[in-house]
Amino acid sequence: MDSTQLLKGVLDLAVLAVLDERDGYGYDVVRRLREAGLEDVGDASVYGTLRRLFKAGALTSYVVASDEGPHRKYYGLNDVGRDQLASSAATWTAFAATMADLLKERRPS
Amino acid sequence: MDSTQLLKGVLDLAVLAVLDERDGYGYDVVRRLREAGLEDVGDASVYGTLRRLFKAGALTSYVVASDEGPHRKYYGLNDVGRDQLASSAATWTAFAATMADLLKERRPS
DNA sequence: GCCACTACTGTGCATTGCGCAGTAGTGTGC
DNA sequence: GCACACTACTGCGCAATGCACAGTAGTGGC
Repeated sequence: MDSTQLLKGVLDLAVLAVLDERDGYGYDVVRRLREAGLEDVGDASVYGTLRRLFKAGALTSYVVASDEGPHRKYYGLNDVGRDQLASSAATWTAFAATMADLLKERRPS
Repeated sequence: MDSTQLLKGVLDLAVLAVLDERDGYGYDVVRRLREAGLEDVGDASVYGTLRRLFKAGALTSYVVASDEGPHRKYYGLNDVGRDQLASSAATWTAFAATMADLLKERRPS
């Protein structure tokens, strides 16, 4: 299965979860997601997701200068974002449980 | 979170799992998925998925007449389908574990 | 100066789930 | 016999979203 399709609808959740730990800028979020196990996540997907979440009012944003490269656009959760994280996490957990149920019923191969 | 996006890439797996239990026709698969907890799954999505999987060579197909309505197009797994089910299930399980990990690290709200 | 690494933006595409309309067979009630 | 409901499948077009790719820029090493 192409694991990119699995991310559909879940990348938002993953990004929110990472930002809930601590604020981060795009490049940093990409690295943290990859370290967490989402190795195939594309950078453009993360930047796109951040922009989308920000536009939706779930994130705050501030720019910080950097010693080792261009400026960094940091993002952090606001109340809307935390709400979205909580409800998305609940939805995901329920969905994953349903899928686990479906899978465990199959005949042993 | 819109649970329709969560299905992306997973509906194939869910359909394969259901068909692994026992052969089924479109309408029947829709009902079984809904009973399993995927209540919002659209019928057109399932029919589309069945056609796609069949076209990809993962399913067998045979038509059976019915007493209570139109004919039924039954689908069943072949070896390719069982392989795909096994590998997709493994991918999904790993992915779900990664997500669970990501979520459990967040601060308590 | 050239290259590598960091960091972000924009464009266009592919996949896939869904709404909706349409076709068709069977049985029920009037 | 006709309208209607339920079963069952097909086709069309749309929307969401992840990604590849190209482009812009800053910093530092050689």
